[in-house]
Amino acid sequence: MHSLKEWKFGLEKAKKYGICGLALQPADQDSFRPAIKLVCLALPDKSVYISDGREHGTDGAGEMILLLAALLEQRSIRKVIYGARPALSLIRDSAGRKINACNVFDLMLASQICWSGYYYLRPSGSTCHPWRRDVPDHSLASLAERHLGIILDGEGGEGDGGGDGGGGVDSAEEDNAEEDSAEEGDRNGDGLALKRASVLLPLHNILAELLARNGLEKIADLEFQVAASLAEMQGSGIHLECDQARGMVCREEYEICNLVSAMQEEARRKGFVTVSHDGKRLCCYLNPDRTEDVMAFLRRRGYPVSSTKAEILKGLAAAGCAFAEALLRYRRVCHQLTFLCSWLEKVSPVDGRVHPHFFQIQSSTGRISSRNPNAHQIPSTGEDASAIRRLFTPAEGKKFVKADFSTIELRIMARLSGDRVMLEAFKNGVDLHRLTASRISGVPIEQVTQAQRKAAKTMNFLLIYGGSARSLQSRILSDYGIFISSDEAEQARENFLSCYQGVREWQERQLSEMSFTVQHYFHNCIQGFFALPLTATTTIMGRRRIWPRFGAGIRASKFQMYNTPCQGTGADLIKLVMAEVYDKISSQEARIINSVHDEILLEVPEERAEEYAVKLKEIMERIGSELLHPVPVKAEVRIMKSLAE
DNA sequence: TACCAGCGCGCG
DNA sequence: ACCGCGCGCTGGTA
Repeated sequence: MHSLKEWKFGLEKAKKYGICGLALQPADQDSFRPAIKLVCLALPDKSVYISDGREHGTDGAGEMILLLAALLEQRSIRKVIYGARPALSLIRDSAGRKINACNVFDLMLASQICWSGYYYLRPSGSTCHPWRRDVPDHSLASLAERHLGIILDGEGGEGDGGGDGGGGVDSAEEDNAEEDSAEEGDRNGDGLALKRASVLLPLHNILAELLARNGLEKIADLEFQVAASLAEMQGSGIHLECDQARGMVCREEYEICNLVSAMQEEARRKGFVTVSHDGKRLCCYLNPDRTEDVMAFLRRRGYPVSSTKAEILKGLAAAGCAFAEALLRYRRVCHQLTFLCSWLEKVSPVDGRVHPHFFQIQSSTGRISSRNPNAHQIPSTGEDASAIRRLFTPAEGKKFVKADFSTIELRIMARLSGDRVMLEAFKNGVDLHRLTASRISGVPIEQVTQAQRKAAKTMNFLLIYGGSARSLQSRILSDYGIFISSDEAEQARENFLSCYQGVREWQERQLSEMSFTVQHYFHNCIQGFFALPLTATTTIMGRRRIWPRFGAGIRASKFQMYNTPCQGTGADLIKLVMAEVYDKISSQEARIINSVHDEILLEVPEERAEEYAVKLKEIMERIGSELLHPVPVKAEVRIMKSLAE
């Protein structure tokens, strides 16, 4: 353990070198106030300074925190961290102010970027699916072992609390999960912390080189910046009207009971009995959650169904089947109930808000994902969606500012393919759904009906996924209840592609990319740097998704080749916006609350909502139009009193 | 008991 | 032969 004075000396050296490794260990979570138990500073001369994060200087409280905050904000020193997001949250919470971190290099993110989309196939016992997918592990222990040949934890010490501790649960993205272990002997804990800190800089050299060789530096810099806004989102949380939510839960439980007994009563009346697959166990109730039961009952009623999807049940309900209707209602209400419960049980006792976890590059395309609860699936299109959205409200004296990109994936497609028709349309501000409808049906653009526009919208999105005529048909049926014949669907698809020739050609190019390989660099401690030929896709910003090749097999599907650049560029864009928003408009009072792929939600002081709304819109349209130039990008922004507005 | 696959559903 | 994600339920298996 070093004194504050020695630590300051370490900082001086960091300034001289222009780089340092930084590792934090939080104190027990029990205390309401955040605290840093241990802080390690690693330098290129292999020295490591280790100190207590709660260290106070002679002149007052929390001097160590002030030093850390200043270090993060010092542009001339690169901070190498494993897991920047939890570190940033910790320092921000401890310091009680926004941190404008810069020149941070996150080893975890760097590693994920280099391996994005990659997986191994491992044989599994089952005959049905003989291969299991394994994604590479990005824990610090794995990185150290893979690139340096150093075993960080594992056997080392005497058997403590077993596998639960330091070794096992090093799941890369779980906040601080790995830190909770080394409590026991301070001696032991310090030793591990020291070891972890000492691998940071050697790993940095390798991963920085790997990023450079693969042309991923731009993406990496973006991701490093985004970490701060993700920390903010997670720290801010979302406010939920708990009392009202609980009221809804009660009403829904009651309704579910009624629905279930009604369905079971009907099944009983019709003499339905559940039989287990071996024909032995009998049950007198129909379990509506059991696909097998439902299917058997519907078949007995004379409906030869192949599945119990909502799409099919809707058809039956329309034909007068009360059971199908009840089941549909049951499923919707159940879903809402579990949704509400999952949010209610995660209300934080500290601030009464829900803090969903966000995962920065969990998705192989580069999109953010969310869990516990999933902040990306707050109902929006369903019938009772607004009843639920009303429960999400800003804090006292605040307002929501919500902005989303309009038809962003189509604009990205226009930019990627350079399709002349699409480019012209967007430049002239033409509604592309209308245009598609007019081109397909042959009517002038101003005579397109609302129904035609809707169908065209479905078609446009389907195009992004490379969908077939069959999928177009079922999508239009399930979205709008409109039935079109397969001939009509095929015709529409053909018209569509001949209308946007550039897109067709782009898709053909993407298809040929599948068999064309690029050299992608890897690194391990045995072979050093080495390249392998792989199929890959690239976004406009240069984000790369790679597919492994086993023998001559090409694992990517053509749909993935079409979709990944679109979705990935969308991810690039929203991340650029998040970084800019964090930089330019967020503060302790105005915070990013949520981000759903093409949408940003802020919670801001009521009296300044208008001003923030203008700023947010400006940022989104400016950054979007820059990235997709010459395609202009539009954003729609609104100020809301709840998510239902 | 824990994990895993399949289904069905929500979001984009 | 439709992209990407997470979640709850069911039922089979190590």
